[in-house]
Amino acid sequence: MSADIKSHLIDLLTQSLAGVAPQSPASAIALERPKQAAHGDWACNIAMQLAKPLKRNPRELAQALIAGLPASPWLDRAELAGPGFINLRLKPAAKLDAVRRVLAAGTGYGRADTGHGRPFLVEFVSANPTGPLHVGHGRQAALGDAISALLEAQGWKVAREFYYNDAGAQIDNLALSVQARAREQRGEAAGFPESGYHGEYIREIAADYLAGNGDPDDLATVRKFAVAALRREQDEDLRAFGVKFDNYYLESSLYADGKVEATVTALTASGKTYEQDGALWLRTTDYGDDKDRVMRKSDGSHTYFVPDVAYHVTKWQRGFAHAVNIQGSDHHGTVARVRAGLQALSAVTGAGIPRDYPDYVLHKMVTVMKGGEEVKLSKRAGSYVTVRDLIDEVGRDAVRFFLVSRKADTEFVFDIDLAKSQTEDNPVYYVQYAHARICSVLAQSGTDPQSLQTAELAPLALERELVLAQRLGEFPEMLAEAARDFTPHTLVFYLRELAAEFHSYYNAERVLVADEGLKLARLALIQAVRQVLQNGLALLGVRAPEKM
RNA sequence: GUGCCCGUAGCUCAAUCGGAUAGAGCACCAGCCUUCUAAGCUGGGGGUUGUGGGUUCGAUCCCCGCCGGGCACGCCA
Repeated sequence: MSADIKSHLIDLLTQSLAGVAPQSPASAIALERPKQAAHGDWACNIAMQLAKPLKRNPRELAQALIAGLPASPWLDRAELAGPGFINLRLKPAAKLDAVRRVLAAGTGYGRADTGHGRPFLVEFVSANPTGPLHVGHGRQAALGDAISALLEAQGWKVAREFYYNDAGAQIDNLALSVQARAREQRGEAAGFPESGYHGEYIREIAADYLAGNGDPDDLATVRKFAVAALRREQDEDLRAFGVKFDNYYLESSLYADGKVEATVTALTASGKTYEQDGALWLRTTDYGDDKDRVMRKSDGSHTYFVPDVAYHVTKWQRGFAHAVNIQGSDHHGTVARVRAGLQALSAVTGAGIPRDYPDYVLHKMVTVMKGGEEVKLSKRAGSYVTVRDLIDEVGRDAVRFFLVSRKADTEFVFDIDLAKSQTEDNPVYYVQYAHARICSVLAQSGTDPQSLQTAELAPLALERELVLAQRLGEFPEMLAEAARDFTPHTLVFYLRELAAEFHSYYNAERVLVADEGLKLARLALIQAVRQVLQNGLALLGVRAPEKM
């Protein structure tokens, strides 16, 4: 018998189809969970899909498929419905089997090995070291870390990487801004740079620099000091957020290693470049870009596009055949450019980089609301709301949970009042509370959770219990989907659903009843629920408290 | 102007790669604590899925037009 129910049912239908219509075109039999309970536990639309090629009436075909189903210990009955749906109903034992699987696998429940340990690079945040992290970075951090965890749970060897653009003009800007503040603090007249950074943090860095006897006139040292200070600050933001990177890749290192120059050379060799107006261009339009791009400006320096390509080449060269970048959608213009650059290089070097390498998750902007009004400023950063502001106001768990709770490509409204007043309504507490409640019951039962693995589950006969068990069974497939599509919000919705079904059950029934057999069965069930809540929250980087 | 993305309940969002009567939460109304944590539960009202066509057994989903919003269109990053 198949390990899980769904593939077991597909086996049954496949066998039936082979008997009913041996000449039928090979088409995948798909099962789906009907929205309505009246439509059974699983539904199949294969009869409607095959009706046309087989030139048969869909209802008649469905009826024949039902009649041809082999006997099964898990399938209760199959029935014809609507225009040709086959609705399948399971026996209770089939649903309860998920409880046993959860308890047997423990923290490993939901994990799969589709990745087979192959490397997967996830690049996210990648903020310039010019200021504290803003809410957009927060969304990236939450998304990137959750996506990384999901991929790890599918058996990929994930590397979380942060790319620092520490070599461009914006760093010069930073250095000049700090220098100007330092001179001010010394009482010297100092013109503040036109496009400088105005945040309070610039003043703090300048003061620290002076306190260490730094010389404001030594711009190179100011720059080094400022970049180091901001990298340290961003690291602290990330630590407060519970996000840890495996690697920090510095744009400046691409120049130091000669990788930028090597990329220009290779691209020139590809024959896809040309000189015009004193600049060197790459014919990215050959690879689907809107217009050709300048690689080397007429003043001899490179555009940011070149180190970008060089950086992505290193991803491939470092053995990451799979890579995904999490970025704000305001950078979507770079997608075509980077891919075009990689294709041009791949063509000349024979690297064989796929056309759609790397993958991208582009997320929309976050607006922060408070008191019914948009919040745009933070005290320290001046011009934007920082991740730290948010964490300080509503707590790390809530921020992480909220920021991954929506599809990446929708604009996000983060309502601080809602997230805060949330002692009652906060969805993260709702899920955590379910976990804490279960822990409390288990503790009071005095039962060793390990012993529940062998508990007899047959006493579980209530509809609410079967619903819960079935929901537990959906966890692995849901995770596989979320990882494949890079959509952690699917997991968030699942956890809310599971928590809701548990709270409802908890409110309606007592777990610690006199009947010993029933009590053990119910303990096994809620322990399984607890385990799945814990596993799911862990993937989101959210705590699963035992007490609240 | 061109390209990409978005448009679903009063608000914030889902919708199983085209499925059956489009679902949650918040807000609103009415109930539930001598019983394992009320940060909880139960019930109720609420929709022409922006709009007009097309494709088919069937469309929130796919195609075309229009309306509205966001972002990007530099020898900036």
